Amino acid sequence: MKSFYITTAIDYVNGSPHLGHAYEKVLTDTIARFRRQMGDRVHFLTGVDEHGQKVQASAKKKGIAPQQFCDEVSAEFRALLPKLTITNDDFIRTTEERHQTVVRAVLQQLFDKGEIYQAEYKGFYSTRQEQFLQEKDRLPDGTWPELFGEVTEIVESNYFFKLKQYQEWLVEFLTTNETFIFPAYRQKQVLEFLKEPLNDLCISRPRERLEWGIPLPFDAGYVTYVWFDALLNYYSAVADRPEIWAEAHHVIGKDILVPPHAVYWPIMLKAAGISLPKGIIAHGWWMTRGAKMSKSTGNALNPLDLVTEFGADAFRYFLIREMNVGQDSDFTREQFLVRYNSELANNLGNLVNRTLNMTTRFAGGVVPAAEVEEDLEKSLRDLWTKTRDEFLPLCEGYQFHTALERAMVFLTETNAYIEKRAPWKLGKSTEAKDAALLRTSLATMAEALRLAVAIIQHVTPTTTEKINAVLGYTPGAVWRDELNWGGKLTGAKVAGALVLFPRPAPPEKPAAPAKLA
RNA sequence: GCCAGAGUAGCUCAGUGGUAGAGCAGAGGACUCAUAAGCCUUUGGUCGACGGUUCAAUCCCGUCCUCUGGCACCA
Repeated sequence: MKSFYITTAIDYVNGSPHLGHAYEKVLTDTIARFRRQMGDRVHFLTGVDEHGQKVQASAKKKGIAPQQFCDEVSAEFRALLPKLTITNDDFIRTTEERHQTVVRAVLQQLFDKGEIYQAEYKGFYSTRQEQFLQEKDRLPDGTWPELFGEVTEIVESNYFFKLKQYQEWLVEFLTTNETFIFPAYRQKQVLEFLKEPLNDLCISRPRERLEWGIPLPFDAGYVTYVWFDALLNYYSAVADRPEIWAEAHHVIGKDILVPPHAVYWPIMLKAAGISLPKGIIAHGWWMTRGAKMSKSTGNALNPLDLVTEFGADAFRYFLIREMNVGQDSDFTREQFLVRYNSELANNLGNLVNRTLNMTTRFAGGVVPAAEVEEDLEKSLRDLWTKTRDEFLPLCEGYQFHTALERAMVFLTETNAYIEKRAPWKLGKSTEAKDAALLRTSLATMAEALRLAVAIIQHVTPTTTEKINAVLGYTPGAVWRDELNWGGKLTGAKVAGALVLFPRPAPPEKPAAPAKLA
């Protein structure tokens, strides 16, 4: 059995979970579930980044210890996972000993090999903001903005990682591994970026300025600065299981692709003699009318409320159906409702209900065997074969939105098949031939439904489970064997009516506008 | 500024060297198993602008306009 290791980026605990976090979890979970179904032995890691200046400052502001602050916020992130039916196998926190041990070991090893050196940095420092400033921070007249307070030029000693000397190697690597980064145009951007010379990477902060971090193993006067701490989580979580690490894939937001994941990370691993991940998937952002969604921009809509209102599956379905992985998409309640109503409620939900009703009414609630195959049955069956054959490669290429669209086409055609067969008319006939057609039509619609929900299972796991339950069906252990058209439901006792995706109450009509004076 | 990508029906997008398609939304109809759902039919577009190549361009080339993304080292 092939291993497949997949990670999300770790979330920084200086803030609460929002749609971006939720999307990344759902996307990664969709991939993880799909790979499991395909027979891989999946290991799925997510977690939180708990060190750094901002966490230290936030804790101080609340008057609590940094660890306590991390415990509280991490719990929030952790609580998000079951709400979204995320099937992670592990959850890592960068404050955990298992992580710190690996970070120290890697740093020590690189230090011993001469990959890390100490040097001085001279720059303009803001004591109020506790950070060095850049030339671009200056106002046009050369002074510093008020928020930085007093700015002085100081010299500070730090440790640096020899990033620059691996630049050529990285270019060579990316040139020969064209599918390392998905989507492909992101990989081109990285190569563009690498046309400019790299500088070495500062990896430390003096203890006086930053306490809350992993002390450098070779100099207790410093702590590890962000990247050598955060990025290593992917490795530290499975450091003792090389067969898992060998199949690593990282799902990240496009904002942390260049330079951290596409440049620092491969070079860090190369220098440490650790094998590289198999791939990096950089997804886009959810926008609201063209603006990035985040709390700071004050978008009032909280998309996570939709999980409470419509359930995790509907939310997951929308995210995966609407977003072309890598690109940005708009998120609006209106758009969500369009997908929910037309695809989940009307197309799928209603098909479930009418199938259950007709089976109950015309066959005593037991799915009959198909007895004949005429053109109508054959073309639906052919469409299924085509749908399935296209679906799997689409998912393997992360084209989940298109894959779901194909599933919808199949459901639409199943609804059309029912209209053409019109079992309610066959039920009134006394002809033996019509009775056979009736049984065939009931068997056909049930089988089509079973197949359709099997194929979208990685996106809507709970819905698939519920529909299998009302169909009186227990799927076999091997998912791919479930995708063959056959009489698997023959004899199954179905449940009565079930409304899976109730139509939401129509929005309140806004009161007639007051007459303008 | 430089480098990518995109501009196609109201909306979201697909597509091809021979004068354009889907889904949703809109309109009409027949039906009734069903969540006022489903099915059938149907109204919408000088395919960003201007040139060029070609018998022929939305699709190839050039220029321009607009939009999006990337352009590090933030110690």
